[in-house]
This record gives sequence, C-alpha cells and structure tokens, in this order.
Amino acid sequence: MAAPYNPQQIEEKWQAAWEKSGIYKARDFDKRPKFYSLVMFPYPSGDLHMGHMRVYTISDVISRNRRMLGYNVLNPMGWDSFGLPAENAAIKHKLHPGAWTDKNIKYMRDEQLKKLGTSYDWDREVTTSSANYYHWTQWLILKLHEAGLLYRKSAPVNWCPQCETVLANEQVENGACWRHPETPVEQKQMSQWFLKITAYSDQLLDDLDKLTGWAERVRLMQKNWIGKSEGAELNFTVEDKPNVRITVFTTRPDTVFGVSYLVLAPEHPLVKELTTDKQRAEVEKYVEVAKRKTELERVAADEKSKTGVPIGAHVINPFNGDAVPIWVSDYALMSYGTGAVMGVPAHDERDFAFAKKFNLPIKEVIAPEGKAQGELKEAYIEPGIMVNSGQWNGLPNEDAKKKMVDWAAQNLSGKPRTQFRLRDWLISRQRYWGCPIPLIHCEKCGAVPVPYDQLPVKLPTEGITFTGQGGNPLGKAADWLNVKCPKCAGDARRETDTMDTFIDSSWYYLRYCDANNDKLPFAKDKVDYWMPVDQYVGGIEHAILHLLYSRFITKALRDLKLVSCDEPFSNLLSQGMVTKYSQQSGRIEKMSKSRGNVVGTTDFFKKFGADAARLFTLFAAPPEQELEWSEEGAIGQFRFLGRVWRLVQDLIDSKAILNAEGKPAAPPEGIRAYGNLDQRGKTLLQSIHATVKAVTDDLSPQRYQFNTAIARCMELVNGLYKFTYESDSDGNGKESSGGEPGVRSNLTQQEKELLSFAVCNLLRLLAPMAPHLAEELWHQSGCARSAEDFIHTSEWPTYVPELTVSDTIELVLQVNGKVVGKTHVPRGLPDDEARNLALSDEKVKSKLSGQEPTKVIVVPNRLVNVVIPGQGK
RNA sequence: GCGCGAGUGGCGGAAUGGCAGACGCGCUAGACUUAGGAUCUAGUGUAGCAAUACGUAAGGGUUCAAGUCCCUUCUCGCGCACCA
Repeated sequence: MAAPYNPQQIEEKWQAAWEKSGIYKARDFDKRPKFYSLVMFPYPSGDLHMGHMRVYTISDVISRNRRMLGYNVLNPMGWDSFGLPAENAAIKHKLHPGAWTDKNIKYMRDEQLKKLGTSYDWDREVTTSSANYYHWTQWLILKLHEAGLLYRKSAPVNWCPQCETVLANEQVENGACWRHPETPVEQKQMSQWFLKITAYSDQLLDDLDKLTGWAERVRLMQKNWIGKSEGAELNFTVEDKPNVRITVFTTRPDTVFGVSYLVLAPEHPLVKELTTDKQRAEVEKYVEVAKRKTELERVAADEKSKTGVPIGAHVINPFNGDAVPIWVSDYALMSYGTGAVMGVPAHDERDFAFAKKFNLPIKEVIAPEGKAQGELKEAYIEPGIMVNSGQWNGLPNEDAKKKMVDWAAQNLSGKPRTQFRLRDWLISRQRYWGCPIPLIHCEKCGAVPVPYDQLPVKLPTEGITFTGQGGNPLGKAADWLNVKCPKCAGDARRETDTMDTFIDSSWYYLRYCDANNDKLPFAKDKVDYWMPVDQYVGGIEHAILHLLYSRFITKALRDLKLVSCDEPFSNLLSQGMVTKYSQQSGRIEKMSKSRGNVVGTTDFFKKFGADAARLFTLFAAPPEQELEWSEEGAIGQFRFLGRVWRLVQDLIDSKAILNAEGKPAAPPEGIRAYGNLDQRGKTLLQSIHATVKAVTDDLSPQRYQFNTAIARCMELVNGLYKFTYESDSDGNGKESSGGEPGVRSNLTQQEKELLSFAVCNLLRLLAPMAPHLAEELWHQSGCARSAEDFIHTSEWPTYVPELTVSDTIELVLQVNGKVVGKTHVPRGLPDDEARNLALSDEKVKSKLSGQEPTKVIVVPNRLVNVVIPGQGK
C-alpha cells in the first residue's frame, strides 16, 4: 500500500529543492521572450492571512505557466516597508521601527510566502526602508528636483491629527484620513514639498487609451480623478473700480447672460479688499467660521444648508454690462479653478439652490425649443437654443460656447481654459519612518540638494526616541539635523520631512530589474529589457493612488531619459477581496484582523497543505470577483489532490504507467493519433487533448479563468478513474465489491502508454496551480529524467486540435427551438443529411403531423431546428 | 444625484446567440473499512409515480433559437460626489 498524501512533507522537500536549484532566477538579456510578472508588494505588517494569499497565488500561477511556456520570467518580491504602523509599533513596544520591520519581513518571507510555494527570484528582493534602496529613492527625487518637478510652497494642506502628519489629496477620503475614517482632517497652512504631477495631466489622461490591458473601470476611475474640464476664464470688472477684475472659471460660458451673482471662496484674496464697510462685520464672521470648518463639514453640506454672505460690492458682466452682487460662500473652493464662480441659477443645480435660498434672480438663457419656459422649477442643464442673450440668440448653445469665448478673447475679457481636478502631489510627511528628503535648508542659499556623492541621507538612530508626542523625532536629532550648507558651507539644517511612502512604491518595479546595482538605481538597458511589466496583479484599492503615481513617475523618468517605456504596466488584473463570516458583525466581510475573521496560513498549511489553499482560492471564484473563504470548500480541494495522489500511486504500484526502466511508458512525443484504441481509449485520448487545450486557454492572459482550468483537470481525473478502475464486463465500478480497489487488470500495452501520457500531461497542467504535488508525482512517476529535472522547467503540454473533439457528436433535434430529441451522428455530417435525419425522426414527425415545415435551420455538428408554422410561440 | 458592474439550484460558480446548471461544496443511498477531517459507486433545479411541464430578478422586444443582444423597471455591490 502506497503512502497517503502528506502535503507538509512533500511541500517542504520541494521548496528546499527549488531554492537550491535556482530555477526561478530571471536572466537579464536572455534570448527567450521576456515576461515580467509583478504582484503588488506587501507592507510588512507581520502576518499574512489567507485573504492576502490570494493575490500571490494568482500571480504565481501566471508566472509558473509562462515559465513552462518558454518565457524568461521575472517574478520578484519585496517589501513596502516604510510607513506609520512600524513607527506606532515602535512607540508601543519601545523597539526601533527597523528592528520591528526586519523581524516581520523574515517571518512573512520564510514562514508564509515561501511556504505558499511561490516562485520568486529572491536575489532581487527589495526593501524600501533599507539604505541601499532609499539611497536611490533620494537619487531619483533629486533628479526630479533638477527637472523642476519637485518644489516647495506654502499651501493649505490636509493635516491628520491622529497621524500627526499632512496627507496628499488622494489620501483624504470623505474629508477624513484614509487610515481612519473616524478622524476628520484639518486644514493647515504649511510650507511643504510637492511633485508636479499636474505637468503630466494631459498625458496621464490621454495614455489611458493605450492601457487596453486594464479593466475599464480602473481606467474610468483614473479619468475621473484627473478630471479634465474644458471651459473658459471670464473677467468681471468690479463696479466703480475699473482696475480690479475678478476672473472666474466656467465650463458654461454660453450661460453668461444668466449670471445673477458672483461667488468668491472665503480664502479669496479679493474678499478683504472689496467688502464694503457695511458688510465687513458679517463677512469677516462668515470667513472665520468657514475657515474653522473641517473638510468633512464642508463636504457634508447639502444644498439646503448652502451658506453665504453678500460683500456689498458688485461686478460688471463683460457681455451685457449688468451689475451683479458679489457673495462669499464656501461652496466656491480656492483650490479649484480661480476660486471665483459666476452664479447662473437657471442652468446650474447648485446655483439654483443658492439663488432660491437667498432670493436671487433666476434668468433663463437657454431653452429646449428656443422659447423661454418662464418660471423654472429646477435648473435646466440640457443643451438648447440661446435666448435672452443678445446677438447670440437663436444659436444652439454648443455653437455659442465657442463663439462667445472667441468674442471674450477679442475684447480682452476672457480666454479658453482647461481645468484639471488633479492637484500636485504633496509628498512631505512629518514622520520619522520614511525616506528622508535629501535637501538642506540654508538661510543664504535656500533649499540646497544634498550632493549625489553624499547620498544616502540615512535615518539617524542616535538620539532618537519614540514617544508619540512632540512631533517628528527627526527634529530633535541635533547631530543629524545641523549641517553645513553644501553651497556656502554656512550653518544649515536638514529637511526633517520624510517622503510619502507612495514614492517608494512608485518605482520599485524598476529596481527589481537591477536590484543589486550599487552605482545607480538601475541600469537603463536592464530596465529597457524587462519593462514594461507584462502582468501586474493587485487590489482594486490601488486603482488611483499607486497606479497613478507610478504612471507619473515612469513618464517623468522617461523624459529624463532614464527609462524608455512610458507606461509601466501593460496588463493589470485587479483581484477581488477574500471575505468570510465575521462573528463580530454577523455579516460576511472582508477578511481582516480587526474584523476577527482571519484564517491563518500556518495551521492550514500544516493540515491540508499550501497546494490545497492555492487550489481553493483559485477554484472558488474567478479572480476579479469576491471570494468567500470556506473551510469545507478548501478541504474539498485537499480531497481532489488526494484523489490525484491515489490514482498516480495506484498506477505506479500496478506498473501501469512505467516501462521496465521505470520511465513513463508513453512515447516521448506523446500520443497524437488514435491508433488501435477502442472507443474507451479514444474517449480518454480525446479528453487529454481537450483538457490540454482548455487549460492552456483558461490560463492565458485573454481569460485567466483559473476556476474553470481546475474544473477541467477534475474532469480529466474523473475520466481517468473510470478508465482505470472500471472493468469491461460488469461495469460495476471500482473492481466491484470488497477488497482493495485495484487497477483494471486487462490493460493493454497501448492503454498503459495512454495512461502514462495522461499522467504526464495532467501533472504539467496542474503544476502552476498545485506546484508541490505536481513536482512530487512528476518525479515518482518517472517523468523527470533526473532529480534536478523539475516539472516547473518542463515544457507546457501541447495538443492536436483534431483530437480535442470526438469523431461522433450528439445532434440535437428541435422543433420551434424546443428540444424534442437527440441522436448520435458522425462529426461533419452534411447539412442535408442532418436535415433528412431530423425530418424522419418519429418525434419530429408527430409534432409536424403532416405539415410542411416553414424552415429548417441546420447548425453543423450541433442541432437541427424544424420550424413549424402557425403554432405561435 | 452621477458613473460603472452584477442578479443563474440549498451554496460557490459553468455556459464563442445553439441541449441552462460544467466543476466543486452540501445532501441522499449503497459498498468497504487497518474508523480516516477516510475512500469508492450512484443520485441530487422545481413539480410529478411517470410521460411531461416549468425554470437564469420582473416585464417587454429582436431572432428559427436569448442566461447571453436591445428597451423599461426593481434589487445589490463598487467608485465619484458643492470641481463651477
């Protein structure tokens, strides 16, 4: 009796053997076609659970499949290891963030990712918090500084009081910090470092069209985030002050005759200047209140709670000379457009609500049929014909738009303008555990870059304590802080802000191409060989932040001639999250520690093995969908693996698949013709070829349907059981009753070759998904030529298209589209014969009851549909 | 509110416009047993003894033929949301 399937034992054995062999090393400049397979690298939080494992499994299957298909695969892994949790852990445990991080990395790498059976090239491991990585983050940021893309300015910024740091716009969600939605961010005026991502707004938007390998919804999210609006600037002159003009941005210059007021943002510099004495007290109070409002409160305000105060002054509409009042209201944002908005209540929902509340005139200037509708119940925002608009009356509003902007340009009262929602990327963080910004502040010279030969600016460890109070510990490290200016050698201070960790992760895929370079971040020729990434796999939560930043950095580095590609990720697979029932909430929720519904990796691997875990996460749902973790389902995969194991053991024990030398009995080229096989053998051979085709297609980038790939393997295994155990005569199943079930004793030599061929192919099809079991049986069954001949470097099986389909088919007979019968016919039966066959069928005849059919549709090799008249539907 | 996406057995999910429910979980029955998170065999959409009828959120349409394409409605999920 063969040994039972013991995953733990074989998994450890092969993980060690693979590591020793180096079969997963990527080779720079190899002649094989390259395939760069990337998975979003983790933050080393300390413990991965089954929810995390899904993404690594998917990416690993793709990598292994491509490798077997003959590609030179780069499949690297690393750690996004700067960031707040390490610093918070340091405060809590009185441990340096670096020590905490290193400990976590070691555990996650050696006890979790390796034990999952991943095929990473660990020689290229990167850790963003190590000096040999952040050295080059600093190098790159200085290059961006030289290119004018890094600048410092004082601006109102989002401050998270809990993180004690500023945040990028992208990291503010509903007015709260992305890390804790319960903490509203505050507005602070601070001098901060920004990256000029807006210089690339147009490219980032236009090139989305090139990304055909991305899901439409991800592209759409980026498009909306960039938020391009075409419109115009229009200048309104202040009444009685001909030298003072207020410029508004509008996407609807065609509605300018309907302006009945103008709004300034509370922060707008002209508010103070223009407010009349009479209104001053009220306006100042309003501005004060608006300033104190958090972003959250401003966002939460709906139309009914619109607020505002007239400042007493008026402006002249450049188109018709009307004077309209100026208001201050916080629905105008200083950070968008010009901070001033023209109010057109008749054709803007927001303005309509504002006018209703404050009793401002509503003047209709666009009407559906060119006739004014009179009193409006709501804003009319559809296209229409111009009315009440002087010389433009009667024009379609879209035509008027262009002409009116032209007119404004000629009269110096406006010009076309494109406005983006995207803002520059605020990268300063007032925290210790991040990459130091390599600049030095000198009173005389300003902000001076640290010379390249003095990089990296290392994070100091001396004199640093983590108390969680009093701000950034870097500000207290006197030895580190006080330096001489590189330019004038005078006294100067280091920048104490560190970089947003999204900087680290927006170039790590480039570092993988040349991870051990100690002269440069990467050699250009290596990056040009590997880039772009052929398949990126990761969570949808990065649809905007990380992916947009990475695209920007790639484009900026392209313009600096440091890389050649301009889009980093050709294909993106956004895998769905893993969920599980949570005792805490009583609902099915995303698997996470805080929800108390995690399934750990270690226990599961010990009991059922990594292969079963991999198979279940692949099988239970298509990769882009949500997946509910089910212990029973996972055990089901363990049973399937056991079924494969027992079958192959049985075949080996009974000498059914090995020849006298202990090698597979199948001819080396496989079995590519029916030969003398009987029907049962033909069916199995066909099933083998069909399975190879189906799994090959399912694993291809066009599909990535791992669930059906596994289902097809299961079908083949079921077929093999039938073929192997079912005796000819009684058909009573596994060697009838009693005793050890056994392999059919009457196997012919040809059938043994067939079985042998089946096993070699089945194992290779399973290899990407269940790498350990496949490897073990590959060697046991003698398919391996030596102990070093790994299944993962073997060739992916091929199929003969003609053998993927049977030579007879079941022809479906329909009457008016309903199935009335089926009949077996040879494949390729001529249409007229199929037609005659259908018309002579008893059931069809009885339905016809003597009538002539109106029509007979023949779908070759599928069905015949007889259409009978007058029977309705 | 706007924009995407999805609704298929008890459950997860399959189906280039051509036999709905592959494959698995669960369940039922049988066999076997060195009792193992066993294994093997058969069955399992609903109603019915059956023939058969009905079935892919609801309604309509296109088509010889619709889960699949079109329109309307409903439900759920996701994203964005004072962006002028």
